[in-house]
Amino acid sequence: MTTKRKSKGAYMISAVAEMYGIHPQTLRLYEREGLLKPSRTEGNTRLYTEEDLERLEFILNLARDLGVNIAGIAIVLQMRERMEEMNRQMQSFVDYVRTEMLNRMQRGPQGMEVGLVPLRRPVVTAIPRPEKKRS
Amino acid sequence: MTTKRKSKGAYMISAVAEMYGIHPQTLRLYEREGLLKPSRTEGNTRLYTEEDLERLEFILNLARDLGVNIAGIAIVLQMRERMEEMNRQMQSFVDYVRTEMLNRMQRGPQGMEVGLVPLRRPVVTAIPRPEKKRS
DNA sequence: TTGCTCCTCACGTCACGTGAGGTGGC
DNA sequence: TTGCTCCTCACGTCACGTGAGGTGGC
Repeated sequence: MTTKRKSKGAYMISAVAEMYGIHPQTLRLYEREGLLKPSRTEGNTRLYTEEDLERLEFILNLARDLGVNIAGIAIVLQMRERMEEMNRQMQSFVDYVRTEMLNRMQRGPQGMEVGLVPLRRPVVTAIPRPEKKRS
Repeated sequence: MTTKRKSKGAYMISAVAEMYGIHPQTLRLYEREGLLKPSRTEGNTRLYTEEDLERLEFILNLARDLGVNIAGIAIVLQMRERMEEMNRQMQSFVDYVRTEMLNRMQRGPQGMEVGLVPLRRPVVTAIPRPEKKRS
């Protein structure tokens, strides 16, 4: 019996195909279209990590359940990353304000003498007007 | 000559089709699929406002230039609204912190006695895991 | 050798866009 | 009447998913 799983959390293509009920060719198609980028063994065999599988689940959710085509999935994936980045910025800004306030309250009155504004203001990420580019 | 434009910024379907070089049927298709919701005259004729046109341009950018299908455009449109909402929240939070700081600095030391934390913390919008729903 | 992997080519199906055809109201 | 509108039905094209066929390495 051939091992379909290499080291921890790295699957070969047939194992992944079976897990998600899809054709191995579909996985190759998604990679060719730039949706997935599994690593490779030295022998050029694809290896899907847990991270790849999480991304694949997201892709299948869009493709199978919602009927989004590959071009659409590519856009949605990049919007998702943008939103995650926005969330990180939002979070770090909240954290910054909170700790800065605590510090100033502890220092007492003279804490106010140093200007708080301008704060390290988060970059407001623009709504993606996707670049013109035909596949 | 029939007027193709009703009042300020409201266009009939053929005018819109001509402006953007698309078939009137395509506009009806987009409406049937829920991407556009132009208002109607009493006689049931579609009227496209400037707002509808802005939305249409976004749709055409996705459909024609990027090859995204209708299901994908629907998702992208709703993600766009979500991101705009996040931006609004981010902005109002920044504004809140700034004005609150200015107020406290003006009031002097006793301004610090009222707790700043918890701040009106912005809701961190979740990444859209689109609901399962086949068109 | 077996059972996987890689790749390319080709086909069936379906969504999208467009056209035709017939209706009705300003 | 003319020129628009509304609608439904149908067709051509293309993308997506899948299958076949032939190769190579563990």
